[in-house]
Amino acid sequence: MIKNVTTRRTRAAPRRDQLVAGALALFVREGFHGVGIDRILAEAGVAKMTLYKHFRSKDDLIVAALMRRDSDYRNWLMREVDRLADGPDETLVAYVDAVRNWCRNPDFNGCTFINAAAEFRNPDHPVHRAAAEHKQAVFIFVENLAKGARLIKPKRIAMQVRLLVDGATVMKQTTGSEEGFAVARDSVAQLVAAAARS
Amino acid sequence: MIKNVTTRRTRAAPRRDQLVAGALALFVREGFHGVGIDRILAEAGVAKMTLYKHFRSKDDLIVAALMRRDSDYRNWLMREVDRLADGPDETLVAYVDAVRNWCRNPDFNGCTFINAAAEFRNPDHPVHRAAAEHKQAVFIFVENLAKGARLIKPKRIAMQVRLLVDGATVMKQTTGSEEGFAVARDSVAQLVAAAARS
DNA sequence: TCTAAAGTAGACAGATCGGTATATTAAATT
DNA sequence: AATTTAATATACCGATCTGTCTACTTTAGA
Repeated sequence: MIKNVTTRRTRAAPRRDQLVAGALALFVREGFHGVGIDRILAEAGVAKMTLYKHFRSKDDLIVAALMRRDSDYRNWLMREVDRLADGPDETLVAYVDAVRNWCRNPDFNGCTFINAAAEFRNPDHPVHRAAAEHKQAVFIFVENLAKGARLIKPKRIAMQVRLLVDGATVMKQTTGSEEGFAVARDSVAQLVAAAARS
Repeated sequence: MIKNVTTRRTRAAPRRDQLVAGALALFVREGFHGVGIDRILAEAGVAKMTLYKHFRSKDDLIVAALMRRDSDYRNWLMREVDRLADGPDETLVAYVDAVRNWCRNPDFNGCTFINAAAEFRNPDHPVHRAAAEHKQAVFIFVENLAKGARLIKPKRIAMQVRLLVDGATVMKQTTGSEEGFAVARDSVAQLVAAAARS
């Protein structure tokens, strides 16, 4: 492996990142219970003991993978909304468009966090909690978009938008149809157009 | 075990029903991969060979359990909407209310079919397909409610209602919050009130 | 009452699961 | 160059997984 000054890190552990990245890719594709530790190790090209030196258990690794997913996704989302919207009035529709494009990816496998909550149903389980925290963070992001557009009742608008988008995501995952996103986009545009502004 | 004339059936296989019912209860509670065959057999009080005489594999049993769930749920839903709505104009709101009450059940564990699609991500898998068929059937049910209310663009209204309800269901499952249902209910009521009629 | 079907119990197979122990090698620090 | 740290390969553990096989018992119908 070529040592590169720009990618060298002083305090971080590169193997750990490898592990999390490889695990995340597999979890997204095939689920959390559906992929075993040995497959993760093969995917990441890392020894088993390295895993258990960085994580206490597979569940810990899953939580780390979800935290990375949350970070990657929300950063991508912020940039994408910024890119697609021409001004603060268009950000909510841009949000729907961003997620719609995201779901059009051929290797889309549903919202990873909805899937995580489905596989780990106990609300007290760390994995389930990580999923809940992600959903909450996305909600706040959307709420801030509504506030940025100076809509009154931004929380309510944000909730409507989130429900429509998650509903469309679930429809896309279960039935494969993208009609949900078309309707969600129109509905959000109407909501924004009809909403009073401060 | 007491033999009861009223529960005796001539052509059906009672053990099979026992099996499906017990398996379904466990699947709903703890997921499909999360519960093994031995636990199902213990729950249903049935021998292992009986299972494999009625089903070729665990996946087959899962599909049978989902079909039963689909039937039970949609029958319950029809009766409940009928019970809650005073007329055809109120059926869509009654639908939201019915699902809201359903989700308030303390042992609510998310939509079983969303969970199934999450655990079996391959769209060609029989379990995933069963989930897709259920979602489609529910959509048609809601679409017929919209038609019964003589709303124009019933398909579009039905889609909006379905997105809101599935979104609220997901929010309830992941974060535990019921705010989604409150907003969904209001939104559906507004949609119906604002919609033109034929 | 006799027979054929259905169900039971339990052992067993082969695979995979998450996780641990050990002994060796590579890499980084001083 | 010496030492300490990190990562490696590999064998292994007990548990659990789905599914099969056999031998015995119950049940139902003619």
